[in-house]
Formats: sequence, structure tokens, C-alpha cells
Amino acid sequence: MARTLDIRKTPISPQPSNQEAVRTRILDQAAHLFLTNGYAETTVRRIAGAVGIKAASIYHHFGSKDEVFESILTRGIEVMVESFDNARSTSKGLTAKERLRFHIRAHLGSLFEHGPYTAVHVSSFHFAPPIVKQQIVPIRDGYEALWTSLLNELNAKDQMSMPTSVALHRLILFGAMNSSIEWFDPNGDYSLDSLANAITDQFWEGVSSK
Amino acid sequence: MARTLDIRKTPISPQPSNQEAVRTRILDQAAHLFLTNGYAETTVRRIAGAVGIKAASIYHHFGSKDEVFESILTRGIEVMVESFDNARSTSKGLTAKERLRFHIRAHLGSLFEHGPYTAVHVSSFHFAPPIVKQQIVPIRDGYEALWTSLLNELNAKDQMSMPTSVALHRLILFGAMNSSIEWFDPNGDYSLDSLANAITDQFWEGVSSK
DNA sequence: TTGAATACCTAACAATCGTTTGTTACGCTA
DNA sequence: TAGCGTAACAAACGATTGTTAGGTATTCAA
Repeated sequence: MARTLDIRKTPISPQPSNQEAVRTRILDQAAHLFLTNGYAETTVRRIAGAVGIKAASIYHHFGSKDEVFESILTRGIEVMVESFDNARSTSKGLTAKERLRFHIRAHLGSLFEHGPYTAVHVSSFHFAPPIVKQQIVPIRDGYEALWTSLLNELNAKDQMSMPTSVALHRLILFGAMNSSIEWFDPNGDYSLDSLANAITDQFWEGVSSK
Repeated sequence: MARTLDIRKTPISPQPSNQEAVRTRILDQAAHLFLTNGYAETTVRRIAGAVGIKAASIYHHFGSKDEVFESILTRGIEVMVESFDNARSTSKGLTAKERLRFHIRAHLGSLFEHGPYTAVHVSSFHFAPPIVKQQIVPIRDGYEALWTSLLNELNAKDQMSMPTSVALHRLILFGAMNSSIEWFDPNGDYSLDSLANAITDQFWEGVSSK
């Protein structure tokens, strides 16, 4: 029996269109501009110019400039979560310090090796429009919870001794990692691996000679 | 004969005016707005409104919005340098770790206890107009040199063992300290002292239990 | 009492912003 | 072939931006 009279509409047009492709190009170019110039200084016209279309055409794919920005911030978190999950799988069974090193390396990787989305998130979230921030915070909390859980796990095994609280040390660690976007050059003197090692060693054993 | 035809102008009016006071009020209010809204979103009209004057009157005291911003960034560095110098005097003769703790506490103090100038510098320098950045960088380098010198001194006494380079560990430490402006609340659960202690202990001995 | 300097004002400037409107091609489907 | 959705466009919208020009009180020295 033919199902042509099914309640549902036709099973979606084949749609080999480039809709998703254009959307991605807009996000890529916008992210690059947001990263180098900040939110307010990046205009819709400049984003469109980088893509090769006119400003009005942006509004065919996104509802507003804020929606473009919010998509980028959200994608930035997704990249971090994917990196984190990958590190968790890869470091299974290793020592506590090695597991930490893997996760630190993964976080740095999401800042420098998987597009500008995470870097935009880290550099531009603070001054994002309140409406956008409000939307992002719950998602961001999810990523921070992953780290809190990891640090608690390492702490519970008595391999760490955090004098005050895990939450405080997570914030300090995040500051150490994220601030690298202000100075680190992936093509410079240090490799990402060596930076991850430096942060890990410093976080784990400190800098004192004893 | 009257001297009205003298080449030079009159020797400057006595000027018991409140010029300096108004300038300071403008800088204070502008710094507060820059800190909460960022550079681009802080308009000259809003600064003037916070001071209680009109936008055009700002230009009687400053040449441009950039000049206001640059003054604030520069003052932010001055506050840090003064704090640093004070810590150096106060911690003379103490152990290496204690000296470090004093300087970390001083840096945090300049972020939270001596007006918004340093906090504006830390949060808004990255996306400052290139012309402003260019002017500020040399001054900022001076403050960083103080820290490099301090860490080298502590390192030379063999009380620290920095696996890679002092420069790298200074950047990591700066990241840990400066990122506190994104979450630390001086009136919250932690005191500035306890935060300084946490960063110092973590930087010195790490979090491992061994 | 004059005259200049100070510190503010109103009003306007050109430029640019995010966004909306109305329209044109184009390709798919009926 | 007729009709429709897609993706782009030019042009304009009102609002806001940093900044300037010109005027007006107030103050204070000569």
C-alpha cells in the first residue's frame, strides 16, 4: 500500500542546497572577526563582506547579530566538551597527574586547534550582551561541572591535596589556561604540548625546589 | 608702557578652579563604565551623564574618547607599580615564598582595592583600539619587567626550580591572578587574603599530596 | 569696569550602526 | 508551463555614534 496519503508532509525535500554551507561560512568568518576585533567592533556589514555577500543577506540565515554571536559562543563550548570527552577516554587507566595533563592539553587544544570558536568564547564572553550571556551561562556551567567532577575524582583518590576548595583551584587553573589566548602563538617558540606540560607540572608540583 | 604687546602670553591665570577635580571625576566614572560595559559600549554621552555634565563638555578636559581611555589604562599600570613597590619594601628580609605572597597580594589589591583602573586595564586592554594599545605597551612592559626581575631573583637563590622558563611561569601566574576579575567578589565567601594565599600556595607547592 | 579665561551649554555634523522593506533571479515541483 | 521557495540584492529606515561650532554665564586680574 502506498503511503502517499500519510498524515505527515512529504519526507522533506532532498535539499542538496548549500544552506548549511553558507551558515557555516558566516559563522567561521564572524568568529574570526569577533576574535580579532571584539563583539561591538565587528559589524554585520564586515561579516557579510568577509563571506562575500551583502549585510541584508545575513538575515536570511540568522535572525540577528546576537544570534550569530550566540551560535559561536555555544559552538565554542561544544568544542571544549568534545575535547574533554576525548581526553577522558584516552587517559583512562593512567595516573592522576597524567589524566590531568591530558585534560589540560585537550582544553588548550580546543583554544588553538579546532577553529576560533572556543577562543571567541573565552575572549568575548565577559562583555557579551546580557541577553546572550543569560542564554549561554547554563551551557557553560555544564562544561565547568565536567572539570569540577574530574578534580573531585582526583582529589578523592588522595592524590591531590587542595588546601582550600576544589572550586577555587579550578578557577585558578582555568585562568592559567585561558589567559594563554592573550599571548600564546601556536607557531612560536613553545608547542602546545610544552605549554600543557608547563601548566600541568606547575599546577601539580608548584615551582619550589623542595 | 603697558606690557600688553609682549611676545609671550600672560603667565597663566592663577586658576584656583576645580579643573583637576573634574578630570578625576570623569576618569572615575568612565573607568566604572568601561569596566562593566567595555570600551565600545561605553559612550561619551553616558560618561558625561554619570559625571553630571553634557557630552560636549568632556572635550573641554580631554581631546577624545581614546584619550580618556588611554589615561585610565595608564593609571591602571601606575596603581600596579605602586602596589608592587610597596610590597617590595614591606617584604624585605622575608623568605622567598613570603615575598612572593606579598607581591601576589599586592597585585590582587590593585585589581580590587584601589579603584577600577587596574581592573579596566586587565579586562579591556585586549580589544582596545590599536592606537591606544601601541601607546600603552611600553608602559605595561615596565610592570612585567618588575615581575620578571622578582622571579629571576627568587629563582637564582635556588629556592625555585622552574622547569622551563621564568617568562612562561610568569605568564601562567599572571593568568591565574588576572582572571580573578571575572569571578572574584571582594564581599563574597573568600577574602582577598585567602585568595592570595591560595594562588601563592598553589604556585609554590602545587596541589599534589606528595 | 573692563576683558580675558574657564567651564559649561545647545545644536548640529557626517558617519555608521542593526535592521526592514521590496524586489529580482533561479531552480525545483506539480 | 505555472507556481512556489530560496537566496541574494539595492535602498532606505530610525537611532546612535564621536566630534565640532558657537554661544553663555561666571570668575578674577588689571
